[in-house]
This record gives sequence, C-alpha cells and structure tokens, in this order.
Amino acid sequence: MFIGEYRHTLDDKGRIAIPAKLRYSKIGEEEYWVATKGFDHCLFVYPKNEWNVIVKKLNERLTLTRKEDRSFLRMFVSPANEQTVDKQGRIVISQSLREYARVKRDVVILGAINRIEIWSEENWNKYREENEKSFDSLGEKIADLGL
Amino acid sequence: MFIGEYRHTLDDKGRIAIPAKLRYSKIGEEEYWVATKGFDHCLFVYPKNEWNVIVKKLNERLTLTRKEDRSFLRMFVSPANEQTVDKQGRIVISQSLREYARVKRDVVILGAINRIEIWSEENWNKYREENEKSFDSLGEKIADLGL
DNA sequence: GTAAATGTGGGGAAAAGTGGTGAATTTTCC
DNA sequence: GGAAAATTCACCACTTTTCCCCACATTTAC
Repeated sequence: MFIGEYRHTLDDKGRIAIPAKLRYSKIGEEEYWVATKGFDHCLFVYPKNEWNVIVKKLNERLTLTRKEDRSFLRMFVSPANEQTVDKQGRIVISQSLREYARVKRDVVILGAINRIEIWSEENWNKYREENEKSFDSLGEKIADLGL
Repeated sequence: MFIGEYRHTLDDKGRIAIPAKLRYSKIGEEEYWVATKGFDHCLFVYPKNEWNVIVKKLNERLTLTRKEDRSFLRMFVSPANEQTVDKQGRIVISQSLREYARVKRDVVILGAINRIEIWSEENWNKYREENEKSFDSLGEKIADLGL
C-alpha cells in the first residue's frame, strides 16, 4: 500500500525518482509503472498490475459509440505512459504529462493506497491550503465510511 | 495495448511515422494497418487483426435493410484503406482521410487501447480543452472503477 | 563512525523521427 | 497503343530524442 508525502525533483530530462519506500512496497515491485493524467491536475502513477485492473474494468464498461466514453478514454487512458524504472529507480514523465500537471522542477509525490500521485509543488500547496481549512466539514460531506 | 500521446508531423507526401512504442507493442506488430474515418473528426488506425475483429462484429450486427446500418457501413468501412509500414515505420494517409480529419502538418497521435487515433493539432487542442473541464465530473459518472 | 542505500546529474551510444532522391509504376492524353 | 506526365515506392541521409551507463553527493541504517 502506498502512503507518505515526498519532495523530489524532476531533472532536465523529465526523470523523477520514485521514493524508495514506494518503489519497494509489495504492490510497487513491478517491471514497469504507468503514469497518466489524474483528477485535480496531478498525475496518477500505477504499478503495472494495478493499471491492468483498471483498464480491464474500463474495457468492460466503455463503448466506442458513446461520446462520454470516448472522452474519458482520451482524457484518462490515452495520455498514459508505460515506464520502466532505470538503475537509479527513476521513471520518465512525458512532456504532455508534465504540461498537464504543470510540473517543472520541484515536485510533491503522494502515496495514495493503490497509486502514487505527482503534483507540482505550487499546485499541491494551493490544493492543500484550500482543503485543510475544510478538512473537518469535508469529513461530513463524503460518504459514510464507517470510520 | 495502445497508450500514449505523441506529436508527430505529416510530410508533403502524406506519410506519418507510427510512434515506435505503438509500432512495437504486442498488438501492433502486424504486416499492415487499416486507417479509416473515426468519430469526432479524427482518424482511427487499427492493426490488421484488430480491424478484422471490428469488421466481424459489424458483419454480425449490421443489417442490409436498416438505413442507419447502411449509412454507418459506408461512413466507417468504405473509406478505410490498408497501409503497410515502410522501412522508417511510416504509413501513408490518403488524401480523403487527410481532408476528413483536417490534418495538415502537425498531428497528435493517441493510443486508445485497441486502436490508434490521429488528430490534427488544432482539432485535438480544441477537443482537449472542452473535455478537460468536464474530466473530473466525467470520472464520477463513470464511477467507482477503483481508480 | 562507517557502510550501504537513496536521490540527482551528465555523457555517449543507439534508436526514432523527418526530409529527400531516384527508380518503378500508374495515369493521362493524343 | 504508346509516349509523356504524374504518382508511388523503396531506399538513403541527417537531426533529434531516448536509453543505458557511470559518477557523486546526501541521507539512512547499523
């Protein structure tokens, strides 16, 4: 399971190191990772097997003939990128993904149970500020989680 | 599985390179590809075997007597043409397809699971802008896929 | 305090993408 | 039917990008 918040840097070649704690978590020891556009202008990064579960579900439910389905496919699946980790534990973030998430150099990486999220530092700070304020009330709005 | 977003160029002869990641993906190593008109004014490009699957389905489900079926067949199957890749990994996009998708020089190529899509840059930017806005809410509609 | 692991930067070889030339084939026109 | 024009096709060449190493600084673990 992926948890934790990490500050890393993206180098000139678009490479970013996956935090060791995430890289070597059980769920994360895969041959490759898949990065794609996520909600709220961050990137979602899945280990191979988790990604495959999602695509399988999507394939069952999405149809070629429905407009919304095509849109979701193009927004979520098409931008995805398979990446093997290099010897230093890094993956490459493609240019279109970097643009989408507006990441330049300083990056925040979040563990999010079955995926990793990559945020530009600016976006993350803004998001965090906004949501910390309403954290308590937020708890009441979301579904009954049985906590 | 085809995934990824790529920016390529179409040359004066109508040739376009299939991104290497797509060309060499398992599903993509075929003798030839089939390009045809797709939804939303882009082009759909299938590897041989995937195209055959589509045609088989159409054959089973479309009837000669229904007006809409005939129309769909003529819009989707008739404009299709087979293309072998040259030594540089390119295929030729026929003029009528180029006109349909309004592609001139700058082109965006999308991996879309079992097909590839070719967009003119302008069309893609417009489509993306319109659909990115509703991406977050769209995700909710598609609902709990465990993303 | 020392050794190992982690994160960051960079260089060189290989692959990918693009543009172009000349031969072969097809089309057009008389 | 045959010659000229146009188009297509199969290579070749160049530029850019990507990939695979190696090196080093910093942090973590023992």
